[in-house]
Amino acid sequence: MKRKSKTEPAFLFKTLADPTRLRLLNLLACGETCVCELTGTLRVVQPKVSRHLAHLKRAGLVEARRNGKWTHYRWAEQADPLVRHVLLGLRQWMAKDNAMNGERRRRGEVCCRVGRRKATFSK
Amino acid sequence: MKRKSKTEPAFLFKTLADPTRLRLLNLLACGETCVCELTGTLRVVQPKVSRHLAHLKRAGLVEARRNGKWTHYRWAEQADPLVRHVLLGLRQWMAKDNAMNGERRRRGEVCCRVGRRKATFSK
DNA sequence: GACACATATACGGATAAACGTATATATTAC
DNA sequence: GTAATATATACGTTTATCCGTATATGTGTC
Repeated sequence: MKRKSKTEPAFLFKTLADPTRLRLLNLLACGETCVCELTGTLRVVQPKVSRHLAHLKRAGLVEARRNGKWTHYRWAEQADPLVRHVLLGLRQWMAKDNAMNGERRRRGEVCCRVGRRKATFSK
Repeated sequence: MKRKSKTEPAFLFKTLADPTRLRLLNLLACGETCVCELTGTLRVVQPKVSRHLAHLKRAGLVEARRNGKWTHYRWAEQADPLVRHVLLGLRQWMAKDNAMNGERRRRGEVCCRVGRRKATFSK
């Protein structure tokens, strides 16, 4: 009985082997973010963002929370030591990388954050 | 001028995203090893081993040394902090993983190590 | 109900990865 | 030189990944 499980490191690394997914993780590293903000900040088409978010979610790296029309994604807590270790290293690298920091700065001027009343956030 | 360089994390992770390459790194973690020993231990065809070793070498994760008919591979020293960090985590995971330890134990009964005089090692 | 908006998924095509087999290269022994 | 061995590469095929576009789903508003 062979197991090709998600706990295999190769699977983790495959998930991290895409620049767009790393950019998403970088933005999410600052806190929970909705899809439209991610899409606006990365300047890529929305289906692409959703697809990569779904991939990250399947791999257990992020979690989603629905709030009205919006879905907010965030980093998931990790139990596995290797995953924790790798993600920690990644987080530290992101904090220093120029391109990643640039994208963090660009955020927050888009979508559901601007031109809306606070009351728009339901529940 | 866009750089798709080897220093990008996505490239590192892509290299690590293959089970065979992880198995090779696992065996090499115990020290320098020749291709025939790797081939015999992993029980995969030799071209497959050579191809993956070439990939690891291109990514800068291993180095090769020729000794007579044999080529010996070993882990390369790493300058980049992220690479060092990830490989350290991987090394620790390998030291604990059952399958990886099993393969480490299986080695050493193959190829240029057995049925040969010491003198066969040239230079 | 109809409509607008946010997000997810389905589909088809392009590109890249990994594979097995065959072959080339390099080294040593004779 | 030939033969044998160790390793690397080339070739064609299969499989996986990524993409853009189109469409479906879910939610709030009227």
